[in-house]
Amino acid sequence: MRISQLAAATEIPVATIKYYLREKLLHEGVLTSATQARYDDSHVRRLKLIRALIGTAGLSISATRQVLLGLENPPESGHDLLGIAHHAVTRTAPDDVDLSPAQRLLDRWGWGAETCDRDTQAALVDALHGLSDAGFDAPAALLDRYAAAMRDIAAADVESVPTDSAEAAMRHVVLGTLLMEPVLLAMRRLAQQSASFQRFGEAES
Amino acid sequence: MRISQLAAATEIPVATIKYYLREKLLHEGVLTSATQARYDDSHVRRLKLIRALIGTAGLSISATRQVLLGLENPPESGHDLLGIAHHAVTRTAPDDVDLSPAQRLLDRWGWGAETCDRDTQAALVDALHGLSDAGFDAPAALLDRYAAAMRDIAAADVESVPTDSAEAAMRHVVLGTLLMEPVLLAMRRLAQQSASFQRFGEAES
DNA sequence: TTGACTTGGATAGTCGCACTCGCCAATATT
DNA sequence: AATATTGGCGAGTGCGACTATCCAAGTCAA
Repeated sequence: MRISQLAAATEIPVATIKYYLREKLLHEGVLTSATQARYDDSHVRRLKLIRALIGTAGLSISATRQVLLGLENPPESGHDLLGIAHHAVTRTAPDDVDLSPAQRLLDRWGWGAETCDRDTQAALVDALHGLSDAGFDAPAALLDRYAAAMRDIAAADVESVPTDSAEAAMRHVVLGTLLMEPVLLAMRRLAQQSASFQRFGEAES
Repeated sequence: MRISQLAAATEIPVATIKYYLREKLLHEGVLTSATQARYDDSHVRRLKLIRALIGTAGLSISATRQVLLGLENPPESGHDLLGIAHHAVTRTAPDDVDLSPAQRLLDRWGWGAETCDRDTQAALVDALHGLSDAGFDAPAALLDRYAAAMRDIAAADVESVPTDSAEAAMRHVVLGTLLMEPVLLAMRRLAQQSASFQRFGEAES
Protein backbone atom coordinates (compact mmCIF):
# COMPACT_ATOMS: atom_id res chain seq x y z
CA MET A 1 0.00 0.00 0.00
CA ARG A 2 1.42 3.38 -0.87
CA ILE A 3 0.85 6.63 0.85
CA SER A 4 -1.94 7.79 -1.42
CA GLN A 5 -3.83 4.57 -0.79
CA LEU A 6 -3.24 4.92 2.92
CA ALA A 7 -4.69 8.39 2.70
CA ALA A 8 -7.72 7.11 0.80
CA ALA A 9 -8.27 4.28 3.28
CA THR A 10 -8.23 6.56 6.31
CA GLU A 11 -9.66 9.73 4.77
CA ILE A 12 -6.66 11.64 6.05
CA PRO A 13 -4.86 13.97 3.60
CA VAL A 14 -1.43 12.84 2.45
CA ALA A 15 0.11 16.03 3.80
CA THR A 16 -1.25 15.25 7.24
CA ILE A 17 0.08 11.71 7.15
CA LYS A 18 3.50 13.07 6.26
CA TYR A 19 3.18 15.42 9.19
CA TYR A 20 2.38 12.56 11.56
CA LEU A 21 5.39 10.68 10.21
CA ARG A 22 7.59 13.69 10.91
CA GLU A 23 6.17 13.99 14.39
CA LYS A 24 6.85 10.30 15.03
CA LEU A 25 3.22 9.52 15.72
CA LEU A 26 3.16 7.08 12.84
CA HIS A 27 5.92 4.51 12.28
CA GLU A 28 7.65 4.61 8.93
CA GLY A 29 6.76 2.34 6.06
CA VAL A 30 9.22 -0.02 4.45
CA LEU A 31 11.37 1.84 1.96
CA THR A 32 11.42 0.09 -1.39
CA SER A 33 13.67 2.71 -2.89
CA ALA A 34 14.91 6.18 -2.13
CA THR A 35 11.57 7.72 -2.92
CA GLN A 36 9.11 4.97 -2.31
CA ALA A 37 7.73 3.18 0.72
CA ARG A 38 5.05 0.61 1.47
CA TYR A 39 2.49 0.81 4.26
CA ASP A 40 0.16 -1.82 5.63
CA ASP A 41 -2.78 -2.46 7.93
CA SER A 42 -0.78 -1.55 10.98
CA HIS A 43 -0.52 1.97 9.60
CA VAL A 44 -4.24 2.15 8.98
CA ARG A 45 -4.98 1.04 12.53
CA ARG A 46 -2.44 3.41 13.95
CA LEU A 47 -3.87 6.36 12.06
CA LYS A 48 -7.36 5.61 13.33
CA LEU A 49 -5.98 5.47 16.84
CA ILE A 50 -4.17 8.76 16.37
CA ARG A 51 -7.30 10.47 15.10
CA ALA A 52 -9.31 9.12 18.02
CA LEU A 53 -6.77 10.40 20.53
CA ILE A 54 -6.45 13.81 18.90
CA GLY A 55 -10.04 14.26 17.81
CA THR A 56 -12.20 12.41 20.29
CA ALA A 57 -10.03 12.61 23.38
CA GLY A 58 -8.73 16.06 22.47
CA LEU A 59 -5.07 15.29 23.10
CA SER A 60 -2.28 17.42 21.71
CA ILE A 61 0.28 16.03 19.30
CA SER A 62 2.90 15.66 22.00
CA ALA A 63 0.52 14.07 24.50
CA THR A 64 -0.51 11.66 21.78
CA ARG A 65 3.12 10.82 21.16
CA GLN A 66 3.62 10.07 24.85
CA VAL A 67 0.61 7.80 24.91
CA LEU A 68 1.68 5.91 21.80
CA LEU A 69 5.19 5.53 23.17
CA GLY A 70 3.69 4.16 26.36
CA LEU A 71 1.56 1.71 24.44
CA GLU A 72 4.66 0.38 22.73
CA ASN A 73 6.75 0.08 25.87
CA PRO A 74 4.41 -1.29 28.50
CA PRO A 75 5.64 -0.62 32.04
CA GLU A 76 6.21 -3.53 34.37
CA SER A 77 3.83 -2.47 37.09
CA GLY A 78 0.10 -2.75 36.54
CA HIS A 79 -0.39 0.35 38.58
CA ASP A 80 1.79 2.41 36.30
CA LEU A 81 -0.43 1.81 33.31
CA LEU A 82 -2.75 4.47 34.59
CA GLY A 83 0.10 6.88 34.96
CA ILE A 84 0.63 6.98 31.21
CA ALA A 85 -2.98 7.80 30.50
CA HIS A 86 -3.30 10.25 33.34
CA HIS A 87 -0.07 12.02 32.62
CA ALA A 88 -1.24 12.70 29.09
CA VAL A 89 -4.26 14.67 30.24
CA THR A 90 -2.91 16.28 33.38
CA ARG A 91 -0.58 19.22 33.26
CA THR A 92 2.26 19.08 35.75
CA ALA A 93 1.59 21.13 38.83
CA PRO A 94 4.06 23.69 40.18
CA ASP A 95 5.88 22.82 43.39
CA ASP A 96 3.98 25.23 45.55
CA VAL A 97 0.37 24.18 45.13
CA ASP A 98 -1.58 23.50 48.27
CA LEU A 99 -2.99 20.01 47.95
CA SER A 100 -4.73 20.01 51.31
CA PRO A 101 -8.25 20.65 49.95
CA ALA A 102 -7.90 17.57 47.77
CA GLN A 103 -6.36 15.51 50.54
CA ARG A 104 -9.19 16.29 52.94
CA LEU A 105 -11.62 15.00 50.36
CA LEU A 106 -9.55 11.94 49.53
CA ASP A 107 -9.31 11.07 53.21
CA ARG A 108 -13.04 11.46 53.62
CA TRP A 109 -13.69 9.14 50.75
CA GLY A 110 -11.07 6.66 51.86
CA TRP A 111 -9.12 6.89 48.62
CA GLY A 112 -5.66 6.91 50.17
CA ALA A 113 -4.25 10.32 49.40
CA GLU A 114 -0.71 8.97 49.52
CA THR A 115 -1.36 6.56 46.68
CA CYS A 116 -2.74 9.26 44.42
CA ASP A 117 -0.75 11.20 41.89
CA ARG A 118 0.30 14.71 42.87
CA ASP A 119 -0.61 16.26 39.53
CA THR A 120 -4.04 14.68 39.52
CA GLN A 121 -4.72 15.99 43.00
CA ALA A 122 -3.62 19.41 41.82
CA ALA A 123 -6.06 19.13 38.92
CA LEU A 124 -8.87 18.53 41.40
CA VAL A 125 -7.80 21.50 43.48
CA ASP A 126 -7.68 23.64 40.35
CA ALA A 127 -11.11 22.59 39.23
CA LEU A 128 -12.58 23.29 42.67
CA HIS A 129 -10.89 26.65 42.62
CA GLY A 130 -12.57 27.44 39.34
CA LEU A 131 -15.92 26.66 40.90
CA SER A 132 -15.46 28.87 43.91
CA ASP A 133 -13.94 31.68 41.85
CA ALA A 134 -17.11 31.65 39.81
CA GLY A 135 -19.09 32.03 43.01
CA PHE A 136 -20.40 28.49 42.97
CA ASP A 137 -20.22 26.76 46.32
CA ALA A 138 -20.46 23.04 45.96
CA PRO A 139 -22.02 21.57 49.11
CA ALA A 140 -20.00 18.73 50.59
CA ALA A 141 -23.00 16.44 50.28
CA LEU A 142 -23.10 17.01 46.53
CA LEU A 143 -19.40 16.26 46.15
CA ASP A 144 -19.92 13.12 48.20
CA ARG A 145 -22.60 11.91 45.81
CA TYR A 146 -20.33 12.64 42.86
CA ALA A 147 -17.51 10.79 44.55
CA ALA A 148 -19.69 7.75 45.16
CA ALA A 149 -20.68 7.68 41.50
CA MET A 150 -17.09 8.07 40.37
CA ARG A 151 -16.00 5.27 42.67
CA ASP A 152 -18.52 3.01 40.94
CA ILE A 153 -17.17 4.02 37.58
CA ALA A 154 -13.58 3.51 38.58
CA ALA A 155 -14.42 0.12 40.05
CA ALA A 156 -16.01 -0.85 36.75
CA ASP A 157 -12.94 0.47 34.94
CA VAL A 158 -10.52 -1.54 37.02
CA GLU A 159 -12.60 -4.71 37.03
CA SER A 160 -12.94 -4.70 33.29
CA VAL A 161 -9.20 -4.74 32.68
CA PRO A 162 -8.31 -8.01 30.95
CA THR A 163 -5.74 -10.03 32.88
CA ASP A 164 -4.61 -12.40 30.17
CA SER A 165 -2.12 -10.23 28.30
CA ALA A 166 -0.13 -7.22 29.45
CA GLU A 167 -0.52 -5.85 25.94
CA ALA A 168 -4.30 -5.99 26.06
CA ALA A 169 -4.40 -4.59 29.59
CA MET A 170 -2.31 -1.67 28.47
CA ARG A 171 -4.55 -0.80 25.57
CA HIS A 172 -7.62 -1.23 27.68
CA VAL A 173 -6.50 1.01 30.51
CA VAL A 174 -5.11 3.79 28.39
CA LEU A 175 -7.88 3.94 25.82
CA GLY A 176 -10.61 3.24 28.35
CA THR A 177 -9.41 6.16 30.40
CA LEU A 178 -8.85 8.69 27.65
CA LEU A 179 -11.51 7.86 25.10
CA MET A 180 -14.21 7.17 27.65
CA GLU A 181 -14.11 10.66 29.11
CA PRO A 182 -16.14 12.28 26.33
CA VAL A 183 -18.56 9.36 26.47
CA LEU A 184 -19.10 9.93 30.16
CA LEU A 185 -19.58 13.66 29.75
CA ALA A 186 -22.09 13.14 26.96
CA MET A 187 -23.91 10.62 29.13
CA ARG A 188 -24.09 13.07 31.99
CA ARG A 189 -25.60 15.71 29.77
CA LEU A 190 -28.18 13.34 28.39
CA ALA A 191 -29.02 12.13 31.87
CA GLN A 192 -29.39 15.72 32.98
CA GLN A 193 -31.75 16.44 30.14
CA SER A 194 -33.80 13.40 30.96
CA ALA A 195 -33.92 14.21 34.67
CA SER A 196 -34.61 17.86 34.04
CA PHE A 197 -37.46 17.03 31.72
CA GLN A 198 -39.08 14.85 34.33
CA ARG A 199 -38.68 17.51 36.97
CA PHE A 200 -39.46 20.74 35.10
CA GLY A 201 -40.45 20.02 31.58
CA GLU A 202 -43.63 17.97 31.77
CA ALA A 203 -45.92 20.99 31.82
CA GLU A 204 -44.65 23.06 28.94
CA SER A 205 -43.99 23.01 25.21
CA MET B 1 -12.00 51.61 40.80
CA ARG B 2 -10.03 52.20 37.63
CA ILE B 3 -8.79 49.69 35.15
CA SER B 4 -5.34 49.34 36.66
CA GLN B 5 -6.85 48.59 40.05
CA LEU B 6 -9.24 46.14 38.48
CA ALA B 7 -6.24 44.45 36.90
CA ALA B 8 -4.45 44.34 40.24
CA ALA B 9 -7.50 42.95 42.02
CA THR B 10 -7.98 40.11 39.55
CA GLU B 11 -4.37 39.52 38.52
CA ILE B 12 -5.40 39.88 34.90
CA PRO B 13 -3.27 42.15 32.68
CA VAL B 14 -4.85 45.44 31.65
CA ALA B 15 -4.44 44.53 27.99
CA THR B 16 -6.43 41.37 28.53
CA ILE B 17 -9.22 43.22 30.32
CA LYS B 18 -9.39 45.61 27.40
CA TYR B 19 -9.61 42.61 25.11
CA TYR B 20 -12.51 41.15 27.11
CA LEU B 21 -14.24 44.51 26.92
CA ARG B 22 -13.84 44.54 23.15
CA GLU B 23 -15.16 41.01 22.95
CA LYS B 24 -18.18 41.96 25.06
CA LEU B 25 -17.38 39.43 27.74
CA LEU B 26 -17.08 42.18 30.32
CA HIS B 27 -19.65 44.98 30.60
CA GLU B 28 -18.31 48.52 30.28
CA GLY B 29 -17.52 50.70 33.24
CA VAL B 30 -19.14 54.05 33.84
CA LEU B 31 -17.43 56.69 31.74
CA THR B 32 -16.46 59.69 33.87
CA SER B 33 -14.91 61.45 30.89
CA ALA B 34 -13.81 60.73 27.38
CA THR B 35 -10.80 58.80 28.58
CA GLN B 36 -11.76 57.58 31.98
CA ALA B 37 -14.13 54.99 33.39
CA ARG B 38 -14.94 53.50 36.77
CA TYR B 39 -15.34 49.81 37.53
CA ASP B 40 -16.74 48.08 40.57
CA ASP B 41 -17.17 44.75 42.30
CA SER B 42 -19.45 43.47 39.59
CA HIS B 43 -16.52 43.70 37.20
CA VAL B 44 -14.27 41.81 39.57
CA ARG B 45 -16.83 39.03 39.95
CA ARG B 46 -17.43 38.91 36.24
CA LEU B 47 -13.74 38.62 35.46
CA LYS B 48 -13.36 35.73 37.89
CA LEU B 49 -16.28 34.03 36.23
CA ILE B 50 -14.79 34.60 32.79
CA ARG B 51 -11.47 33.13 33.83
CA ALA B 52 -13.18 30.11 35.34
CA LEU B 53 -15.15 29.48 32.17
CA ILE B 54 -12.17 29.95 29.89
CA GLY B 55 -9.52 28.41 32.09
CA THR B 56 -11.20 25.75 34.18
CA ALA B 57 -14.04 24.76 31.87
CA GLY B 58 -11.94 25.29 28.76
CA LEU B 59 -14.53 27.30 26.84
CA SER B 60 -13.64 29.45 23.87
CA ILE B 61 -14.20 33.19 23.89
CA SER B 62 -17.36 32.92 21.83
CA ALA B 63 -18.79 30.06 23.86
CA THR B 64 -18.09 32.09 26.98
CA ARG B 65 -19.93 35.02 25.46
CA GLN B 66 -22.96 32.82 24.75
CA VAL B 67 -22.98 31.54 28.30
CA LEU B 68 -22.71 35.01 29.79
CA LEU B 69 -25.46 36.27 27.52
CA GLY B 70 -27.62 33.39 28.64
CA LEU B 71 -26.92 34.16 32.29
CA GLU B 72 -28.14 37.69 31.75
CA ASN B 73 -31.29 36.76 29.87
CA PRO B 74 -32.70 33.77 31.70
CA PRO B 75 -35.07 31.73 29.54
CA GLU B 76 -38.63 31.19 30.75
CA SER B 77 -38.56 27.44 30.81
CA GLY B 78 -36.63 25.65 33.52
CA HIS B 79 -35.77 22.96 31.06
CA ASP B 80 -34.08 25.40 28.70
CA LEU B 81 -31.51 26.39 31.28
CA LEU B 82 -29.57 23.28 30.46
CA GLY B 83 -29.67 24.11 26.80
CA ILE B 84 -27.50 27.15 27.34
CA ALA B 85 -24.84 25.22 29.18
CA HIS B 86 -24.96 22.25 26.87
CA HIS B 87 -24.94 24.29 23.71
CA ALA B 88 -21.73 25.97 24.83
CA VAL B 89 -19.82 22.71 25.01
CA THR B 90 -21.43 20.79 22.19
CA ARG B 91 -20.65 21.48 18.57
CA THR B 92 -23.64 21.44 16.29
CA ALA B 93 -24.01 18.18 14.42
CA PRO B 94 -24.43 17.98 10.65
CA ASP B 95 -27.85 17.00 9.35
CA ASP B 96 -26.86 13.56 8.24
CA VAL B 97 -25.52 11.93 11.40
CA ASP B 98 -27.01 8.63 12.34
CA LEU B 99 -28.29 8.95 15.88
CA SER B 100 -29.60 5.42 16.15
CA PRO B 101 -26.67 4.06 18.23
CA ALA B 102 -27.38 6.75 20.80
CA GLN B 103 -31.11 6.23 20.67
CA ARG B 104 -30.84 2.51 21.29
CA LEU B 105 -28.86 3.26 24.42
CA LEU B 106 -31.19 6.01 25.57
CA ASP B 107 -34.17 3.70 25.14
CA ARG B 108 -32.44 0.98 27.09
CA TRP B 109 -31.75 3.35 29.92
CA GLY B 110 -35.23 4.86 29.83
CA TRP B 111 -33.92 8.36 29.23
CA GLY B 112 -36.52 9.34 26.66
CA ALA B 113 -34.61 9.85 23.43
CA GLU B 114 -37.18 12.32 22.17
CA THR B 115 -36.57 14.68 25.08
CA CYS B 116 -32.81 14.71 24.51
CA ASP B 117 -30.97 17.27 22.45
CA ARG B 118 -29.88 16.21 18.97
CA ASP B 119 -26.42 17.67 19.24
CA THR B 120 -25.78 16.01 22.57
CA GLN B 121 -26.83 12.66 21.15
CA ALA B 122 -24.50 13.25 18.25
CA ALA B 123 -21.70 13.95 20.71
CA LEU B 124 -22.30 10.56 22.30
CA VAL B 125 -22.28 8.87 18.92
CA ASP B 126 -19.04 10.64 18.07
CA ALA B 127 -17.38 9.63 21.28
CA LEU B 128 -18.43 6.00 20.83
CA HIS B 129 -17.11 6.15 17.29
CA GLY B 130 -13.78 7.30 18.60
CA LEU B 131 -13.67 4.31 20.90
CA SER B 132 -14.40 1.76 18.21
CA ASP B 133 -12.08 3.43 15.71
CA ALA B 134 -9.33 2.98 18.24
CA GLY B 135 -10.19 -0.70 18.41
CA PHE B 136 -11.73 -0.50 21.84
CA ASP B 137 -15.00 -2.36 22.17
CA ALA B 138 -16.96 -1.22 25.15
CA PRO B 139 -19.12 -4.08 26.43
CA ALA B 140 -22.76 -3.13 26.90
CA ALA B 141 -22.56 -4.11 30.54
CA LEU B 142 -19.80 -1.57 31.12
CA LEU B 143 -21.75 1.20 29.44
CA ASP B 144 -24.75 0.26 31.57
CA ARG B 145 -22.72 0.70 34.74
CA TYR B 146 -21.48 4.06 33.51
CA ALA B 147 -25.02 5.08 32.68
CA ALA B 148 -26.25 4.15 36.13
CA ALA B 149 -23.51 6.25 37.71
CA MET B 150 -24.26 9.16 35.45
CA ARG B 151 -27.94 8.95 36.24
CA ASP B 152 -27.06 9.30 39.92
CA ILE B 153 -24.95 12.31 39.17
CA ALA B 154 -27.59 13.94 37.02
CA ALA B 155 -30.21 13.30 39.67
CA ALA B 156 -27.99 15.02 42.21
CA ASP B 157 -27.47 17.87 39.75
CA VAL B 158 -31.16 18.39 39.17
CA GLU B 159 -32.17 18.00 42.81
CA SER B 160 -29.64 20.54 43.95
CA VAL B 161 -31.03 23.30 41.77
CA PRO B 162 -32.39 26.04 44.03
CA THR B 163 -36.06 26.77 43.40
CA ASP B 164 -36.37 30.13 45.09
CA SER B 165 -35.01 32.41 42.39
CA ALA B 166 -34.80 31.94 38.65
CA GLU B 167 -31.57 33.89 38.76
CA ALA B 168 -29.97 31.52 41.23
CA ALA B 169 -31.27 28.48 39.38
CA MET B 170 -29.73 29.76 36.20
CA ARG B 171 -26.30 30.26 37.69
CA HIS B 172 -26.46 26.93 39.43
CA VAL B 173 -27.37 24.94 36.37
CA VAL B 174 -24.97 26.57 33.99
CA LEU B 175 -21.97 26.70 36.27
CA GLY B 176 -22.71 23.36 37.88
CA THR B 177 -22.75 21.77 34.47
CA LEU B 178 -19.73 23.43 32.95
CA LEU B 179 -17.37 23.88 35.87
CA MET B 180 -18.13 20.55 37.45
CA GLU B 181 -16.94 18.55 34.46
CA PRO B 182 -13.24 18.91 35.24
CA VAL B 183 -13.99 18.12 38.88
CA LEU B 184 -15.71 14.91 37.89
CA LEU B 185 -12.93 13.88 35.55
CA ALA B 186 -10.31 14.53 38.21
CA MET B 187 -12.38 12.51 40.68
CA ARG B 188 -12.58 9.62 38.27
CA ARG B 189 -8.84 9.57 37.83
CA LEU B 190 -8.22 9.66 41.54
CA ALA B 191 -10.77 6.92 42.11
CA GLN B 192 -9.08 4.86 39.42
CA GLN B 193 -5.72 5.31 41.08
CA SER B 194 -7.17 4.30 44.41
CA ALA B 195 -8.95 1.26 42.97
CA SER B 196 -5.97 0.27 40.86
CA PHE B 197 -3.67 0.45 43.85
CA GLN B 198 -5.89 -1.86 45.84
CA ARG B 199 -6.12 -4.27 42.93
CA PHE B 200 -2.59 -4.30 41.55
CA GLY B 201 -0.32 -2.12 43.55
CA GLU B 202 -0.20 -3.63 47.03
CA ALA B 203 2.77 -5.83 46.24
CA GLU B 204 5.22 -3.40 44.69
CA SER B 205 7.09 -0.20 45.30
C1' DT C 1 11.92 4.25 -24.08
C1' DT C 2 9.53 7.89 -23.12
C1' DG C 3 6.58 10.98 -21.02
C1' DA C 4 3.18 11.58 -17.42
C1' DC C 5 2.50 10.64 -12.71
C1' DT C 6 3.76 9.55 -7.85
C1' DT C 7 6.68 9.57 -3.87
C1' DG C 8 9.79 10.78 0.23
C1' DG C 9 11.81 14.40 2.31
C1' DA C 10 12.36 18.97 3.63
C1' DT C 11 11.06 23.90 4.04
C1' DA C 12 7.89 27.30 4.25
C1' DG C 13 3.26 29.08 4.61
C1' DT C 14 -1.59 29.25 6.57
C1' DC C 15 -5.25 29.58 9.86
C1' DG C 16 -7.60 30.25 14.13
C1' DC C 17 -7.29 31.59 18.66
C1' DA C 18 -6.16 34.12 22.77
C1' DC C 19 -3.98 37.29 23.90
C1' DT C 20 -0.33 41.40 23.93
C1' DC C 21 1.77 45.71 22.31
C1' DG C 22 2.13 50.33 20.80
C1' DC C 23 0.28 54.57 20.00
C1' DC C 24 -2.29 58.83 20.83
C1' DA C 25 -5.07 62.38 22.40
C1' DA C 26 -7.49 63.37 26.49
C1' DT C 27 -7.58 63.57 31.18
C1' DA C 28 -5.92 62.88 36.32
C1' DT C 29 -2.78 63.53 39.73
C1' DT C 30 0.84 65.81 42.20
C1' DA D 1 3.21 72.67 34.91
C1' DA D 2 5.08 68.16 34.84
C1' DT D 3 4.22 63.44 35.03
C1' DA D 4 1.39 59.43 34.82
C1' DT D 5 -2.81 56.98 33.46
C1' DT D 6 -6.66 55.95 30.55
C1' DG D 7 -9.94 54.55 26.65
C1' DG D 8 -9.94 53.16 22.21
C1' DC D 9 -8.13 50.97 18.39
C1' DG D 10 -5.16 48.73 14.99
C1' DA D 11 -1.51 45.74 14.57
C1' DG D 12 1.53 42.19 16.17
C1' DT D 13 2.81 37.68 18.68
C1' DG D 14 3.13 32.85 19.82
C1' DC D 15 1.40 28.51 19.49
C1' DG D 16 -0.55 24.38 17.68
C1' DA D 17 -2.11 21.73 13.89
C1' DC D 18 -2.01 21.33 9.84
C1' DT D 19 -1.33 22.47 4.44
C1' DA D 20 1.25 23.77 0.30
C1' DT D 21 5.13 23.85 -2.60
C1' DC D 22 9.43 21.99 -4.46
C1' DC D 23 12.49 18.79 -6.14
C1' DA D 24 15.09 14.92 -7.36
C1' DA D 25 14.32 10.12 -7.67
C1' DG D 26 11.52 6.48 -8.98
C1' DT D 27 7.24 4.06 -11.21
C1' DC D 28 4.11 2.88 -14.70
C1' DA D 29 1.29 2.73 -18.99
C1' DA D 30 1.76 2.92 -23.89
